[in-house]
Amino acid sequence: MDTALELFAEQGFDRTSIRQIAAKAGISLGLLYNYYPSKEDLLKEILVRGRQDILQSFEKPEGLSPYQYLEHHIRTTFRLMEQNKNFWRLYHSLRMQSEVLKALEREVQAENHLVLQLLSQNLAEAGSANPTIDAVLMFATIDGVAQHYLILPEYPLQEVIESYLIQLKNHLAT
Amino acid sequence: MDTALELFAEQGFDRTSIRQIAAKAGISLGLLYNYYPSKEDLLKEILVRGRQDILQSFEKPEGLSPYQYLEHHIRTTFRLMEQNKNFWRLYHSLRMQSEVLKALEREVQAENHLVLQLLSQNLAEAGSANPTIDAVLMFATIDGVAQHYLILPEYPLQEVIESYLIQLKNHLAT
Amino acid sequence: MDTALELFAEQGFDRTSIRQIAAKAGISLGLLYNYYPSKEDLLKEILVRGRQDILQSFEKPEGLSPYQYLEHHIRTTFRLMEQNKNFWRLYHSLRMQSEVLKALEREVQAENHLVLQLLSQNLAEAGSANPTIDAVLMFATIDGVAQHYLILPEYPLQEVIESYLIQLKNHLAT
Amino acid sequence: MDTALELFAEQGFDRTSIRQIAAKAGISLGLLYNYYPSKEDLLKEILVRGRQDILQSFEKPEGLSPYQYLEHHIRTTFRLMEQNKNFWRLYHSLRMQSEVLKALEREVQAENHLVLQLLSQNLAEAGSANPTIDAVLMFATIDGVAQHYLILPEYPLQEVIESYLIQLKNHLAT
DNA sequence: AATGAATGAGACTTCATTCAT
DNA sequence: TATGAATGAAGTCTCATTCAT
Repeated sequence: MDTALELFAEQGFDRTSIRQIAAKAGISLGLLYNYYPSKEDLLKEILVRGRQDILQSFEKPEGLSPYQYLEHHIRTTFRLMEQNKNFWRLYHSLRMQSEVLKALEREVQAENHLVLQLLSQNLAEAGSANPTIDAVLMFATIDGVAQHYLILPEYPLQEVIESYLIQLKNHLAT
Repeated sequence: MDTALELFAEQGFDRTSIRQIAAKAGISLGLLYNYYPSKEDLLKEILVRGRQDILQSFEKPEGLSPYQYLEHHIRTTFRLMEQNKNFWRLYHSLRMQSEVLKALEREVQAENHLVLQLLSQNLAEAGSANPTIDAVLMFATIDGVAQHYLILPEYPLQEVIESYLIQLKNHLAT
Repeated sequence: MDTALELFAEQGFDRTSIRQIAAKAGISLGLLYNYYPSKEDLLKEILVRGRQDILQSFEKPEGLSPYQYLEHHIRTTFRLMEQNKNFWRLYHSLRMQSEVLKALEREVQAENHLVLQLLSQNLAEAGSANPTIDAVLMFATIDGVAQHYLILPEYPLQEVIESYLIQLKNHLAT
Repeated sequence: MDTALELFAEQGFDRTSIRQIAAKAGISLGLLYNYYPSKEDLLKEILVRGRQDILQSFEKPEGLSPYQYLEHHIRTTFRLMEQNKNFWRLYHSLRMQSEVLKALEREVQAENHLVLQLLSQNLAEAGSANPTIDAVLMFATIDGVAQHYLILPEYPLQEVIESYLIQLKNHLAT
């Protein structure tokens, strides 16, 4: 499964053959099929497992101000992503092709909705004049930074995060 | 070529067969090969053609202040994207799979570099304290919004843009 | 037609496309088909034309002794072959594949029969103890030398011919 | 592999489809590709295997006179050829098309060189006045007889061989 | 007489999947 | 649990041939 994730992330789902996965994992084709009934199922399990991280980024430690919670969410998101880069690479590569991801469409939508709600609520509490749109924008910013970080070598992730947090704080203070 | 773009954007490059393209375009399989020597060449031509738009978003009308130029760039970028949604969907879907896009790697890198330069220079002139990182962040934000716009139905693009421009103006004013 | 012969000889009949022939001949595909109804027909006409040479090698000048006639035949055969190497290369490349040559099978057999008759008769007159088998052997020798000459660069054709004629004379003198 | 040889020999390499081979061999198309990575590889393996026989024809039993060794070589050559007619048919059909055989070009050249050396050396020892050219001629004769034998039905191979050996002995005695 | 765009059958090859062992 | 030989559908691409102009 880890091997599969690695190959899917590097080469893309369609360009990776089951045979390649089995070979790299050091097991036989047949054994792979004992574990996963099909290539799509394998993908699905990878996706399901990978997305469990997301829930973690929602956890709210006690005693945080709205802004602090937003900061916490952002930092957590990127920390988890750093630990699982290949998964996120795969996820982003599948995102545009509705068909492959369709199996998880509902979950993805639910999670997106949850993220937006979380963001907008905290933005509202933190004083945003237009929390809904601000949340949408914030989500997009996080996503955009994430994607650039995953694609580009030597991306100055930490600095970008810090810079963004400063902007955010200023924005909310206005 | 338009048909191919449409199908590639919807289903992904690998999941779209040459036969499908020919059928949808209403021509025969063989004729397609009269125009494009291979499937990869077809993709390449689509990409080359599509990316020509980018240059437009760099044009600088006379007499704009730095901030106005940034605003102009952002608005132009999204306007062009709205006119060519399928291309950008395709582009983003290929982005994570280095191999397919490798043919254009150099051009892409050059363009990215140019965008960053353009942004950072204008940010500097507009008063940003940290124009390099601000540019990286801005680029990511634009990209993130673009991607959400391309994926999600009924995305409030205009409102997000306006909101972002306001934030930007505030940030620069600080 | 000359272009086709050249390409067929170099690359083989099956590995040469009609398009290639038309391109190299500087005419259009359609025009080629105005002249020859199909690729096989083109081949057939090439073969028919090329084999007309053979008849020349049968001509018997007046006043030659049997040995002299054999010598004349051999020299004529190789002289004609030198003038038409590509044809003979093509011919030999098709020889093993019964299907392609089937159209001319009858003519080929007739000619072979004629050659053998000519050789055996003159060998008999020249004193051969076993003219039939000697003719078969002689035919094979001529063919073998021809083929090596056509394949190998810098083949010492003249010396081989002279050497063979000496052997032949000795053989008949025994 | 035997099936492929048979079909290649009968119809030619280019006119034989992989599907046909698989069907005749009673296996599936895919399985063929488990054994041989491509059609050309299949051909190559056939050629390599087939040409191993040649080495046998070089073996020199003890205590043979130069003439006897030549006789032995000729008889061995034809005996091996009778056991492997299809291979030799295939080989001769490919001979004129340099491209296909290019993979083995070096080996073929080396073998030809070896044969010529062997022949000329023994011819010299057996008293030939011009062993180099005699060897070239002898090689061509063997090849010519071989080819006629492979092409023509009911070829009187044994008688031709005997007749040739007699001529050879006479020639050397002169 | 001349063109070349158009066609579609068929070639080689890959690959997810099955199943006897 | 583990193997990998076996299958055949489907993919990309080539090519002889046709036909409107």
